[in-house]
Amino acid sequence: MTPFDAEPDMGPAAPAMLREFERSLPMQLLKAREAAMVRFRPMLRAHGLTEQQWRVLRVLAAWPDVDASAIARRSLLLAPSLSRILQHLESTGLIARRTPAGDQRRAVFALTARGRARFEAVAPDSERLYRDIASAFGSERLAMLYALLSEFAAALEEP
Amino acid sequence: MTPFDAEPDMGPAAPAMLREFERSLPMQLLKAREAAMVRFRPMLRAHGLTEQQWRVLRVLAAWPDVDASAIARRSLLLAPSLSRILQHLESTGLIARRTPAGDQRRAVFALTARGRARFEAVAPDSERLYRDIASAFGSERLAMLYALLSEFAAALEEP
DNA sequence: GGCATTTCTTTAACATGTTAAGTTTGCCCC
DNA sequence: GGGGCAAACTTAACATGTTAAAGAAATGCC
Repeated sequence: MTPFDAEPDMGPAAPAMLREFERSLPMQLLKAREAAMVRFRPMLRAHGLTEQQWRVLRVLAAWPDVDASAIARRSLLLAPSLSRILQHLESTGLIARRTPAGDQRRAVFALTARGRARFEAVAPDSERLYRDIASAFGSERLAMLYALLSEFAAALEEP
Repeated sequence: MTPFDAEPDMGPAAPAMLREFERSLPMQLLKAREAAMVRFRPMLRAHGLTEQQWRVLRVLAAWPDVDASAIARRSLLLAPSLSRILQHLESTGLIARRTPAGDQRRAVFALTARGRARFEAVAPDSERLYRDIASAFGSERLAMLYALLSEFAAALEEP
């Protein structure tokens, strides 16, 4: 009985407050994201990765030799979480750390051969699941949703 | 330097894979949600609550005497997380636990007087922030986004 | 009535989220 | 050129996310 199952029945009550609560946008964003992620997590787990570890691998596959700040920004991970994840991925041999000459504060990372192999093993499964979602919801509506979400995030970043 | 700050510049590279990655819907859902939540978290923290604890209080304010399963479903919390949160809220005196006659497996919960007072102290601040968001993004677009998200979650729950 | 099954909740174990503080290194500027 | 400040990570501490399994109590079935 996960919290994300379909609603059986509301029972009695359901006062005016209900509408306020159920219409909460953060809740709806969470629910939508969860609806997508339940499909991805079992696949990633079968490859021995968490969702966040996969996000880091994707960043490193696209931008080799980036520093931790850039990884954090692009993977939407907070620095303390990323710090632990990078240590873990390094200890399992999927990524390599390097200290760039000229700035000893930084650490730059890149996929190892094993890391790239893992990325290439997961990517097709990930793309397949994404196509399933696009076909279940419709590519046009998906694009519309994506655009609205971008505008929403941009609109709230100003003040 | 949080990962949710505005993007300074992409640097060189940015191969074809970039578009795939940056267009990831789960990432965009996360980013949108985070854009909203950064406004709520400091306020909740000032009231001594986490985001998830506040979700539980809202459920109990709307539906008194619900069991843990119903709270989990309505607050979108997994059972193990909820179990810990309920223990915490009980220990701080905001909610009370009761075992219903007739089914000793269950636990039903309700706000205490302190819990209701806390709820009523937080609610106006929450509503104010939500109105700020609506005015920053536009009520019509907000309603459209909400509707699309609902349809998205519903479309993915079938198969 | 007894035994397997199912339901509701909790524990366990590990990974991440969140805020604050600590560490090291670069930079600035007087 | 030293003292102060900012930048880039890391640690620490506590809360939650995620999966698996355990626990106790109801239910079904023969």
